[in-house]
Amino acid sequence: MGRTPCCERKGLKKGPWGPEEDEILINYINKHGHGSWRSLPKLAGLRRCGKSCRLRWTNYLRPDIKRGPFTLDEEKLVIQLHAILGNRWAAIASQLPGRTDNEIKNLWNTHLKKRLLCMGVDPLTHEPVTSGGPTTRPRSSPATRHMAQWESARLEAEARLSKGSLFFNSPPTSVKPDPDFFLRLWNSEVGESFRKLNGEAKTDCRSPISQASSSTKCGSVSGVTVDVGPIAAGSSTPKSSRTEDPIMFDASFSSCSNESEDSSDTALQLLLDFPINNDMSFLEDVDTYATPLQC
DNA sequence: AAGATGCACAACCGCATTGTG
DNA sequence: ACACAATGCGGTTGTGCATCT
Repeated sequence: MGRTPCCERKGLKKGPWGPEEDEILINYINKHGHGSWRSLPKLAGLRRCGKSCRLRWTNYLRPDIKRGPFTLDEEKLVIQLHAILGNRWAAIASQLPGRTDNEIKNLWNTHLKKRLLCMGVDPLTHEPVTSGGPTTRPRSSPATRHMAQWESARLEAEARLSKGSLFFNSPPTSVKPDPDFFLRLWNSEVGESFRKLNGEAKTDCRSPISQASSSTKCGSVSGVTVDVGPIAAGSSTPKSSRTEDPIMFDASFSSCSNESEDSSDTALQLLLDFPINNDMSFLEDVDTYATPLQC
């Protein structure tokens, strides 16, 4: 089907935004809200396409944007979330108040990816690089090993979810895992405890859920109400309704087959236990890993 | 001092998804 | 159910600045 372009190409300005354009856009949105992005440029008197306006607003002009370098905690969070969510930058960004998907994507591509490579971890798979990789640390360093365990847990959980989706009365064609599953998990009580990298969590890394469910199998998250409402105050952009409804894992989640229980239970255990002692000290070792040249 | 190179970040492009009539 | 518009998202590119040779 012939897809109409998002805007007429003729006469529309491209490239970097000027301060006066920014001002026009800010003033207009402050007065009227963005409404329809497509009609906004015309109404505001900008020679830009709506898409460009939306991008400029969401990535740069929004008042709740946090500018400046990422903190260590933010970087840790990005890495952990990336291990869970992969390149789903918008989902990752929704967990970091004031940060945009674009910003996080850039951070990953320019800093974190290289840093992981330097420590011998494949940034795509979060597994240790086995051969030929630029490794300066022993590959068996705790951080590396844990990364691998973590990724292993992720893959196992994903596989289980694929199986599990068959039990969700899904049509046979939609065996694809719910893409927001891990985000929901992250936003759940499980994720909450998981996020507590510092403070009291250090005394006992295992989450309350983990402790409470240590004797349960596979369905340890059954009945956990997962509130996936935006945690980040800064995520002003309304996400699609897919992630806004509270999810209750019903019993069907725990109805996976017995043979998958062992591995998936291990996976879940790893999920709940990572990161033991918050072992991402490599991030703090800025002097050692700041630049690829030092690998 | 000047050109080459690398890096960081903003912006664009095109596909996917969602909403609506 | 379908077509199409609108929007969201992730990959990629362009640009300006800093550093190197």
